[in-house]
Amino acid sequence: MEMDERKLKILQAIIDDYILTGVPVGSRTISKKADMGLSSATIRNEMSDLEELGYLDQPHVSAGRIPSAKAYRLYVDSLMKAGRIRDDSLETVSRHFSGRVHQMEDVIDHAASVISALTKYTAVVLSPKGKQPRLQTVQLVPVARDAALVVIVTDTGIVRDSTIHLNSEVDSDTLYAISRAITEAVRGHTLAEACEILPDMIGRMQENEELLQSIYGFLNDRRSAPRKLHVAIGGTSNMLSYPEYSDVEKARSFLSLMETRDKLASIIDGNGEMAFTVRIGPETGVPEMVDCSIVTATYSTGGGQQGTIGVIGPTRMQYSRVISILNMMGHQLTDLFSGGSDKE
Amino acid sequence: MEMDERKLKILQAIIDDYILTGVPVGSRTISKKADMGLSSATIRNEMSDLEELGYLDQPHVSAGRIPSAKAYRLYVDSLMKAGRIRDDSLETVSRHFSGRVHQMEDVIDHAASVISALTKYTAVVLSPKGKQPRLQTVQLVPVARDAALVVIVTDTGIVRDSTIHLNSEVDSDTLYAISRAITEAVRGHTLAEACEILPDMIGRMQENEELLQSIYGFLNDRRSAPRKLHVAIGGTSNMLSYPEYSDVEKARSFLSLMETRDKLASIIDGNGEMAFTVRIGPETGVPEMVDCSIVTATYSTGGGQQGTIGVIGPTRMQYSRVISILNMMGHQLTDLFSGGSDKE
DNA sequence: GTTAGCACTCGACATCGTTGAGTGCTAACA
DNA sequence: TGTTAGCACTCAACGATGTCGAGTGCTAAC
Repeated sequence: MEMDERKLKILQAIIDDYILTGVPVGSRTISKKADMGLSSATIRNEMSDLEELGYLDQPHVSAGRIPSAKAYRLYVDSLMKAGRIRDDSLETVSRHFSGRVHQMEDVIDHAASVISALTKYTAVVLSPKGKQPRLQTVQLVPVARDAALVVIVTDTGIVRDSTIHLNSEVDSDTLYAISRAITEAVRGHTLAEACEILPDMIGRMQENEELLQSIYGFLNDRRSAPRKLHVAIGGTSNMLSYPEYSDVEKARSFLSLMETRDKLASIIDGNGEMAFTVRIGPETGVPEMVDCSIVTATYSTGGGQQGTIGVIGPTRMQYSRVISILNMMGHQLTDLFSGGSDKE
Repeated sequence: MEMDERKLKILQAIIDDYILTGVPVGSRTISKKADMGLSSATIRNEMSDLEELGYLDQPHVSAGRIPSAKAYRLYVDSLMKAGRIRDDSLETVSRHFSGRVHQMEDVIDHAASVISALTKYTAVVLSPKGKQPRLQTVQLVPVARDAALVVIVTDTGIVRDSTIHLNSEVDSDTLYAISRAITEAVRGHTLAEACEILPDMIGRMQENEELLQSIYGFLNDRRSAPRKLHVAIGGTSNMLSYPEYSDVEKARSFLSLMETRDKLASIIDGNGEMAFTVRIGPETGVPEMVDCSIVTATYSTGGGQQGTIGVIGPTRMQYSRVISILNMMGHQLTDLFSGGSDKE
């Protein structure tokens, strides 16, 4: 048996309807809706074929059909009509981000809540990561008599800071001098390279060896423990609005997965370079998510790093809508991070 | 009618049982359990009295009784037996925090998940806040040709940073000189005071007026927009394990409240100075939380700031257990923030 | 003051028939 | 040969009905 034009059209009508209602769709519904002038009996025959081909499932014999993961795949790959976002919501988003709050974490948190509000699904946003950042400035700022803050500025615009303990008292000017020396030595290098370079330098310098050693130790630590991805989640409660999650136990296991940010990040974070990913049901590879789909997109920063934005929803997700929203938001974030002047 | 010793004992038994099971407790249950050798009929009479006194509610005529908010109040205030935490879980916690991760945000996130894991309820941890921090150092770090990072170190150990745009190119040494001058001028003052002082200083200095103006603008911004509290939440999914939330709609509204961090923070953040707060049901003042209770405790940092940790659970919460866990965790965090050497 | 006994209430649960949406099959039709 | 009308069949959802048991309140006896 072969897939033909008419079967495709019927399948599409079924998926569209099911995405909208979440209720198994029967032959009569399609016969009435799809404007091709076929009786329900004919539709029935076609649906039977579609089921045999693996595109439809039947919860029980006298219920309508629901699309299978295979059907969604087909839908996403070729059947789907491009979604249009309503202009006003787009505008709302722009306005939201035109404010002056530009701490990266805030932007990411914000993005997650905007996406979840627009889609009514659960949104996840990961902070950018990517190529090894190159050091631009290393500076010590006095914090207390025996402590200094190490500020590291990299070309990706990302700033890391942490205090280190000083064994002896060092005055502000000395700290600055040392900062300059280190900056001079490591500018343009990656953190890893800097860790190669520093020991030499420490050898050459006579004074303040102890201090230099602790800076070295600090950098070395940072190298092996890369900054944790910031994971923003929004709209987890949205999922409970869908009948798919009227079973509390199911909802609980979903939510508890949402709480383990590390795991969630690794699920969302497509290692691929794809602009868009759509994973449907079992394709997610996560047992807890067999009846979820995940759509992800990426955004990039001026520094050449990439972040991920994703939406998690039931398999009967409004794919086209979600994709256009993610698309739009990806552009927004890219603009914001690479365009804006006062970013972090 | 008066409350007497025996009524108290019976009430306590009822509350204990209800907290454990969540099922309305009947007279026979108490008659069997409470070792005072009374028949169910007698208990029944007493329960009837307790209901009249407002300590018990009856869902319907032929069901057992459940404690009212008033009963929990009494329980918490005087009936409750101090809870004991199992030694091993206490040890686990200590070990957890003895690691080297000492970014404040991480510690707070971590604390929330530990508390929720121990209590099986929802935990909320707010970052410390309190007295106006006093400036210690202001330093400009070059980031790009036309941008600098402003690092502000205060006596509370909290560091704020953000980039500002420079209209003209300024070299590193000049930035440092300006930093020293500003630091000199504002050290020991609050942010608000600094904003009074700076204009004078700007007037006196001839050069770099533009740059100084943007720093002033930056400080002024910060003053009016205080750093957002960091709000860590853990174990929201725990709530779904309790039959109280088997109603999905109820669960949804709870979770959606948990997602609005600002609101949540203002609920948790007891303006009072109390070490412990227990708010039961309606006492929370939040309509969505009429059948929740909130227990909060505080921790403090070396800098004299205070943070809040809280647990949200059903009104039939294991109060004593929660209180001892919060107590323990409060001490842990206080130690960590005021004792540790390499805190942020 | 306490208790045993008893009638009563009411949610929880299972059973059962009805309804209606939906299917598959067959025979007739274009 | 593809399409359609008709019909028997299936099955979840729903409401009515009955039973069970936990629990109460009351009364009378101890």
